[in-house]
Amino acid sequence: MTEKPFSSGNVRQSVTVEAGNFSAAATLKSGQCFRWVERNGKFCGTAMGRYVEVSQEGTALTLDGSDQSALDAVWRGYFDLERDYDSIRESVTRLEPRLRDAAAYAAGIHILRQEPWEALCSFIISQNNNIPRIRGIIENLCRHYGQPSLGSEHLSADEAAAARCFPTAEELSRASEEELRAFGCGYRAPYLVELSHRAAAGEIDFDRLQSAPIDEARKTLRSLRGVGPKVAECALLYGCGRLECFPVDVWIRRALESDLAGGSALLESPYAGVAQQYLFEYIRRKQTADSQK
DNA sequence: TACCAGGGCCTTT
DNA sequence: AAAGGCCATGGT
Repeated sequence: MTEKPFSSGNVRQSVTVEAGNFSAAATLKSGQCFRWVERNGKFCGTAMGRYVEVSQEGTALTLDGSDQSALDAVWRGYFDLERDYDSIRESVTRLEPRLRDAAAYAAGIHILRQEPWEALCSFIISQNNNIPRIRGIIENLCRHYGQPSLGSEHLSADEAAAARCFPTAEELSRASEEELRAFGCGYRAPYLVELSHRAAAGEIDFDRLQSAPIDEARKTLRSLRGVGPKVAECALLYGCGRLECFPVDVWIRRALESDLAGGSALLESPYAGVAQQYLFEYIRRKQTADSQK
């Protein structure tokens, strides 16, 4: 019943959940994901094979296109709704009091639990790249190689195409380097070709990335062409639930060299990745504020 | 060691 | 309107 396509005459299912401190907007705009677009106050996107529209009023989070069972089975995990971020914030702030403002500012941000394969590909594409372009490339790949997403049946043809699933390794492995270049991947195209072939052949154990000792997981990812330290940390943090991982880009590096977080013990925290997210939002917000002066 | 590849967004001029 | 910075990795 619940998984039937929504034909035009049907009322789509909807479910509302108390989401506490979680901010859908802050989380989905934070740069950790690339497939959510804001349309008249709702965040629309495809993840975990499903299309859903997310809206929030206060602490009430509403998912149009989901029922209770999908919420419990999929979305609570994806949005990381069960985790106690208040405790994490306290822990992080205790370790590094200078982060108090940053943590308070970005309090509603959760680390999404994205699918490992999609996260790995997404962050390979993200390297040396900007967010609008990353989003466009990923959408191209979904349009051309992905399956239709569950719950997107009521959309216009073009919207449904844009909302297709991220291609599986097998689906992506059918793309040639030239095609991937044409879709905007640039010099990252051969990385994705090689990666998708290896993944399709079962050479990469994504379950193990989530459970292995962290340095083993890092080593596994770093052994893949196109995966350096930044991409590996992003894939682990956003795709494998490894909250201790700490992606360092120029913004974070500057913060670590500045009075804001210099000499910090943050990197040793089991929640270093959450702290990184707080720091990142805070810096970017300050940057934006400064540039508007 | 230093530099470049692929490309487009963003800020500054 | 034009110019220059930015971005992460691998290869030379």
